[in-house]
Amino acid sequence: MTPEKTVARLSLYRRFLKIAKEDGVDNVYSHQLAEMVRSTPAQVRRDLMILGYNGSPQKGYDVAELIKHIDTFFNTEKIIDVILVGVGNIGRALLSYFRDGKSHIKIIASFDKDETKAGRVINNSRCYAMDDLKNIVAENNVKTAILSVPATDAQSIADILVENGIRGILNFAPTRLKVPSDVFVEDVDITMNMEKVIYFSAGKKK
Amino acid sequence: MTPEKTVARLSLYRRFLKIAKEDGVDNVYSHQLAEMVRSTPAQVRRDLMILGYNGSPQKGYDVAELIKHIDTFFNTEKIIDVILVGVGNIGRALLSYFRDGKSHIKIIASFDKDETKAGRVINNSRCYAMDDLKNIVAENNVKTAILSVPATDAQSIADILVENGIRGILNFAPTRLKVPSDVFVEDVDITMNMEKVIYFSAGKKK
DNA sequence: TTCACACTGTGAATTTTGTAACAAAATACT
DNA sequence: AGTATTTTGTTACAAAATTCACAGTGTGAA
Ligand SMILES: NC(=O)c1ccc[n+]([C@@H]2O[C@H](COP(=O)([O-])OP(=O)(O)OC[C@H]3O[C@@H](n4cnc5c(N)ncnc54)[C@H](O)[C@@H]3O)[C@@H](O)[C@H]2O)c1
Ligand SMILES: NC(=O)c1ccc[n+]([C@@H]2O[C@H](COP(=O)([O-])OP(=O)(O)OC[C@H]3O[C@@H](n4cnc5c(N)ncnc54)[C@H](O)[C@@H]3O)[C@@H](O)[C@H]2O)c1
Repeated sequence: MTPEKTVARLSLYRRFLKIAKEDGVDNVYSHQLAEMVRSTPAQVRRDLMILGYNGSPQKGYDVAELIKHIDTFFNTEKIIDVILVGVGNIGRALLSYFRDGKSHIKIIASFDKDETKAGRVINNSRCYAMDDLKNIVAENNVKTAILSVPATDAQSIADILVENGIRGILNFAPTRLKVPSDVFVEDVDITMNMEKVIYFSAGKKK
Repeated sequence: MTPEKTVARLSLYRRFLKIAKEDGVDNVYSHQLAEMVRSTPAQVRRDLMILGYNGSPQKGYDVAELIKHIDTFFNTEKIIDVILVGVGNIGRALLSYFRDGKSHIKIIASFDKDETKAGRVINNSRCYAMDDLKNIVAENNVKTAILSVPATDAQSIADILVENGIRGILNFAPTRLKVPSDVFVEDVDITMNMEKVIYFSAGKKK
């Protein structure tokens, strides 16, 4: 399987390739792409190897073609439907973030235990009661969820998600979820990120 | 210098140690800590080595003592002052997130170019006009910033931050900032995180 | 037609990260 | 006291990720 790091970088490459394409750039060299994402040419070429798409020594990589290959790799020619559970501060921010149609990721429904939220449309996405989760996930064959409930509730909600067929979770709660090995969890841990910044910027230890 | 991964894990260990302490746990073994953070005992012991604090073979690690050593490592016995630029959707969520005094990270001021926000107190943190940034950063000797402005403005604001003595930036904009080598940038790239989830959960490729 | 050039793709070398193994230490039991 | 047990700290080993370095290639200038 492709290493996580490579997958992450491929996602980055594509973002910058799309910007370049908008700007009318037709082809890029590995060193240009490296410059864009603050990496190295060797790293870029190594990563692109796994796409099975070859650039040419003369023209570098065809931007449109490369984007297409990354799309294929991610299997995102089609829109990916996602649900979000926990329409609080961060949940609402995320709804707004993914609202712009630019992305191929679409939050088709959100859920909250707060009955006053359920039924309302928040940031273009209808908020449902937790009881509706089962049906909506099943009907839309949703496989991916964003989890933004308080840490105390994260595990129990994760259990419900898994039970209903969710296979991938983007988790914002500062907890380490326990899930079956065939479910992928990606933690977004902002406190940890912040502490890294503080550590590495203080004194800038070598 | 301590590897990034280790620093990240030390932050995690501390979080769970604090929870354990709250629960009245006095000492932990490496395998218990590993269980909490979903890691391995060997990894835990290896990480803790760099703290220069030794557990005992019989009692494992003293929870309070270990927390203290991690605090020392992070140099966070004292409160760390941080500023935030860009009081939009995600900015407000972050203000709320760090608002609870539990953390040793404190957002002492936020900034926005929007004049209607400047002057108001949002989530316990006063929002200032950009013009005030220079003085507030200098007066409080702030070294760390959270950047949550639109991608189009991120680089120019980063330049201002660096100019005013900021040495570490937690960046939420989907851009790769160009900063001097003695400034540390940590990117929080949610689209990328989401794409990782989608990739690794789809079909669960091996 | 040949040459010089600038770049790719990829094995090999290097560096980084994680895992396993085990001697040494502390306790409890006999 | 001596022995069995448990867990640590550290070293040795393995795996993964990154970087190096260079042969191979199409292009255009001479
Ligand atoms: N706010 C941030 O910037 C931020 C940053 C990083 C991580 N987080 C984490 O994200 C999570 C949410 O943070 P927040 O600031 O949005 O909190 P919040 O309190 O504003 O929102 C939580 C939401 O989840 C809902 N909820 C609670 N229990 C639920 C349950 N069992 N089922 C369904 N919905 C439930 C609540 O009704 C509320 O709407 C927390 O775990 C927090 O630690 C937040
Ligand atoms: N909303 C999310 O959940 C989310 C998630 C990930 C990343 N992001 C990124 O975070 C950034 C902010 O997102 P958002 O959703 O909060 O956007 P937003 O538009 O709600 O907020 C942006 C804020 O920045 C302020 N601002 C704009 N230009 C500025 C400048 N030059 N100087 C000072 N302040 C300025 C605006 O007045 C506004 O208050 C964006 O780069 C976005 O891509 C957002």
